Amino acid sequence: MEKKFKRTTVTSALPYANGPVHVGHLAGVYVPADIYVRYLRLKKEDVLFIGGSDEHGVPITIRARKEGCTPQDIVDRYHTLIKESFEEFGISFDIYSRTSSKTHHELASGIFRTLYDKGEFIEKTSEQYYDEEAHQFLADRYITGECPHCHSEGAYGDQCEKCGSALSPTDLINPKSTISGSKPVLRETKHWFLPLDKHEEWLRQWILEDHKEWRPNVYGQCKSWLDMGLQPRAVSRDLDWGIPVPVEDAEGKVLYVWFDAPIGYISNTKELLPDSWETWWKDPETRLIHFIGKDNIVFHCIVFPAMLKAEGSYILPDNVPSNEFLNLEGDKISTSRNWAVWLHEYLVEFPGKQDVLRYVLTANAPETKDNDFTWKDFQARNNNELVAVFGNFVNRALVLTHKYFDGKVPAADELTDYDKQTLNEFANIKADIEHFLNQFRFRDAQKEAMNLARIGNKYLADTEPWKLAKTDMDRVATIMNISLQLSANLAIAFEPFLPFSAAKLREMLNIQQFDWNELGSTSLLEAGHALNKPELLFEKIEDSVIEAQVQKLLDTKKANEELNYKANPIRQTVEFTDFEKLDIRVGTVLECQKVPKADKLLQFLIEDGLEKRTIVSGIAKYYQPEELVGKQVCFIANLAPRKLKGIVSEGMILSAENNDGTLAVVTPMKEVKPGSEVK
RNA sequence: CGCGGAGUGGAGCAGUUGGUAGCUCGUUGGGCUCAUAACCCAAAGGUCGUUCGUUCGAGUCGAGCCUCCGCAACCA
Repeated sequence: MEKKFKRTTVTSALPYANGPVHVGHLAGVYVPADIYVRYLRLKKEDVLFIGGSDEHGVPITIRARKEGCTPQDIVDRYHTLIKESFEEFGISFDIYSRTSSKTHHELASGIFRTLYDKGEFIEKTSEQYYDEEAHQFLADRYITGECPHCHSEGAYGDQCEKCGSALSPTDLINPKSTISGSKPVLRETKHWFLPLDKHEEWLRQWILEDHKEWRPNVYGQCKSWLDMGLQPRAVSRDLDWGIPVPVEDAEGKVLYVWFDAPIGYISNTKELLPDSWETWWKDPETRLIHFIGKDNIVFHCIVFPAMLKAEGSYILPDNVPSNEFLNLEGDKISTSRNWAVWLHEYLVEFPGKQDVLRYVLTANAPETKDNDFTWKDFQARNNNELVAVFGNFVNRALVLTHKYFDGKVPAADELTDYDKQTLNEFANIKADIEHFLNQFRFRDAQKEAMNLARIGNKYLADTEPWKLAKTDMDRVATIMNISLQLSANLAIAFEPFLPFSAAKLREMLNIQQFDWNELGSTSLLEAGHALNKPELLFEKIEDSVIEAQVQKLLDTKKANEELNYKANPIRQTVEFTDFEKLDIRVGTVLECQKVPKADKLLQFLIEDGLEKRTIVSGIAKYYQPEELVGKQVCFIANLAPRKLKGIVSEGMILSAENNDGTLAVVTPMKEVKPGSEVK
């Protein structure tokens, strides 16, 4: 039973204003949401697309402290950056606002107060760690100490990463605040909780019975939570950044960011439509859709609906299409590790190529499981699909028309069976695309649109108008007419997916007016209609461009390794007598040559003050043989001889291994007599 | 055994209620030459993670095991 709705409110997860937006955000949320919204608008449905920055929470305050500025400075910086890059990228929000806005503070505060007055919260007092230097309570993750199980240092308040055991902050031995480094003290604090357990019954019915159509990952996760039994969830925090808890005796307490953020959807609607916002949030004939990533499922399917239900006057989401995650070149995207393709950088480095990224992210969208973004795939999809299939077909149709018919749409003559067959193939294109879009299957929908161009290329190859031009211009006219109608259909079909390119194509075809409902029509262009000059719809992306991006990521990876480098722990203590057993000497390199058929080995002849000795060492990747001749090296002189590649090595040359695995030979700072002992 | 999701030809993905395993890219061969060396056709290539089970028949249902991702801090 399909329920009928009059309008749709679409929200997309609020990006956290603690960093820029990257391809993972786009693929997971903003591109699919934007496609969906553009599609609904094309169908002339009433739709509102709400976005905004999430600007509260602990991490922003920490970042501000680190950078020596205010939290407001941080959110101003990232809000502006995110907002501008979304706009340039063509994410068509009706409003993109922020949770630090006055409207939001008032509304979130009001909803909290309403729930408070209705007795929907419970109060609990507990002891939590408090940092007396930083003057704040500490989230679990901001406390480190010694793990009570494996006794390794650096365990976090919630988990020890060494042994994997789950902890609570009070388990830690010698707890330390990661903010100030001081020893935290336990202090009593009161918080408000939303008793989710009280909502379990209706949530169970609403999700598990009434919304079986939700994606398996969404449905499954909800079911799992419900089956485990819901627990009361804190809705306040001890913090000085956020929306003050609007009740008496709540100084120093703010709304928990997860309570306030989703209300941001509503506040931003209110900011846009101060008078009619309630229609979009309270009218049962409004359909509410949340686009989110998989980490957000529980909050949008359980916590937020429970909040709305408790308030009483709001509608609940009809669907929560959630994507899985996008990885980057095989590794998890990470803001803190700078492992990402940042939108604002992409826009600068690939000017005018918004649609290429939109296309790739949709074609490879993580709709059912985690996927991987690679630059090689990005290039291949651009060159082999956008350029070779879509752009090329349009170019062929337009160039041929200009060549044979002076850029005017020729009238179709009688259609052959093959023509009819071709036209039949895309007659259902509208229904197909809509079918997929209605189910939030954007990958399939876009593929369907692409099929139009594939049909076109095949049609031209089969009918060969360039040959017929010598004998039968009437037939050529028909073929070109059909090809151009196909091109016009492409301009409509791709409008939700690739808005920039669709506009460009319409410009080439010289059509200002178009209607989504005409998709599939074979008479979009009238005979005699003048076309504009064809331009390339998409450009090839050269290897060098892709290599530069890959290099950029490799550099990042290297920088990360440097940053994360930590010397290996010191090994077990040994007695001096053990050390004395080693005979370390200085020797002068007399000869040095590569060992044949070995990549890594160099063969040395060393002057050791007694007899010369041969040593083989695996440093060929880092040193040329000639640069070592005459140099002094340290070596272990009494190591048992060993055969390497058939050569007997009498000792071991000492070198230091750098964090990237490169080797540096150890050498005395002043020249000494060969055979000198190292002590 | 915390809870969810996922594991399909070289790569990335589809596979609806169980009935001859599909698509895009890549590879190989052929065709075409209007087109951004692009387009079209054909072929090769898979014991559908693994073991066991239900069934006339399982990628599809059930059970165990292995691996990857996510949630429980931050993060789409």
